[in-house]
Amino acid sequence: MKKKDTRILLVDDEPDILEIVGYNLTSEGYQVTTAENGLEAITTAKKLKPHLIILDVMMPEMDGIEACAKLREIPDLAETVITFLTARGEDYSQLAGFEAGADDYITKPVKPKVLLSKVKALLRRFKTPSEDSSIKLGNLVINREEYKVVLGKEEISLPRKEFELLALLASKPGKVFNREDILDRVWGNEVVVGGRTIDVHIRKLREKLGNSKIKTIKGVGYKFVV
Amino acid sequence: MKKKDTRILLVDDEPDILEIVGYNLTSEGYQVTTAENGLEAITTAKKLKPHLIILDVMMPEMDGIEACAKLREIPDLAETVITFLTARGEDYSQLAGFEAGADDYITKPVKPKVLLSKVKALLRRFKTPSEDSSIKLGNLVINREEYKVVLGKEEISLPRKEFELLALLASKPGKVFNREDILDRVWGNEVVVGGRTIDVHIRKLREKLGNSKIKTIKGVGYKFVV
DNA sequence: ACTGGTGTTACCTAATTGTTAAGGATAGGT
DNA sequence: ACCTATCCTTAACAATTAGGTAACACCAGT
Repeated sequence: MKKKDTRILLVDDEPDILEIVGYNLTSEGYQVTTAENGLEAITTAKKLKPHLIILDVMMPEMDGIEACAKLREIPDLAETVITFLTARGEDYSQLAGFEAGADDYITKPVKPKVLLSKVKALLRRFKTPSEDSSIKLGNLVINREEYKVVLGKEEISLPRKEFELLALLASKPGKVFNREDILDRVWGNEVVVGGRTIDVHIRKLREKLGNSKIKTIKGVGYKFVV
Repeated sequence: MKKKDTRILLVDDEPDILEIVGYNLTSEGYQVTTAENGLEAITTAKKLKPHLIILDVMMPEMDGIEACAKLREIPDLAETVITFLTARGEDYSQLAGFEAGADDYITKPVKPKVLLSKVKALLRRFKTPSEDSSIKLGNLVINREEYKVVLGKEEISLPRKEFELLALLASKPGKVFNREDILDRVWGNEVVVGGRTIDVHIRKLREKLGNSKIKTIKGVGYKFVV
């Protein structure tokens, strides 16, 4: 999942913390929503269905532990990762936290680097482990997890861009992808490359897969055919 | 054996830990006895003859390592499973622990779910005479319990990091692990090491295993191949 | 034949990975 | 407490490869 599609709910009663942590996460590209106490956190979480909730332990209204327990009872949030913010020294709040269903904790004061790497790690660790990542199309098998392509009985190893390009086209056989789409999704929407770049990669793919697999629709784009 | 007939001795100097871990185990149906230091643990163990001993590493009077060594000398406890509680990060306490005769270790902070499943696994594993948790891949056998690797008929001893790295890659042969993942899972997600560190370890592994086992996917990561 | 879009080729550069050696850190033994 | 062997990490440099570009050829429709 891309960062910009990752929703994080940040809960703390200190505006300062909200701002600084929120800033860090936002500037990394995450979608950050904030709440100032446990109650607010719960109502917001129900609507937002965040992927990650960062929860301060010490809060008025409803503390983090209690909020966590309640959050864990919401079916929609079963997949959500919850982590606490605890001041160093509140040692055993950690234990109580895990008891309440938290997945990790972060100690204050928060160092941006640690925070970000922890957030990244959490999101990755708890990401759904079982995505069947292989696509089968006729005599062609594309396996993203192993980063390999099998054509008939032959195993073909593709460089990164070629692999991504093929994976994109093959993700919806028959559909025509225009150049803009392709650039967005393989190169990323900030990269600017010359006009012939896609063609070159298409050519390399055809060279390796045989040139019946990818068809050009002039003036429109390319499509994968079976 | 039924749970209610399974005796667990829990040793830690922190009453909080005793209480929370004890609570978890008790409510699962185990018979839990507690002790607050190594000396007490030994005298209690002699009488109780527990099936499992959970031992904190850091304790006054007699630390976990020492206590473990002494416990191992008691004939009546030959069948007893001993596991350590260690804070994450006390890296080598693990090794020292195994040296002293421990069967496993659990890292603090303890998540109830992890604890229970680990306890269950330990009791199961050691009841039936040592079914090992080793991975076999072609002519390569990786045995985490004994921390050793056998290639063909030759036994190879790998240092810690190399072993962990190999174990990770081999845990899902074919799957490509990117550098970030590897760093997270072998080095821990807060450790920062230079950019060439992984390569160097990969190189050492290739040197020892032959360089057909580990394949580089440039721009993506490494994978183990059979 | 002209034109706009696409195919092809060879080459260049930047990014990534491989290699080696050296120094600090650690564990284990004496 | 000291010594030694081993392990981990780093730094500097080499090797490799992917990705991009430019220049030009091609091809269909007008």
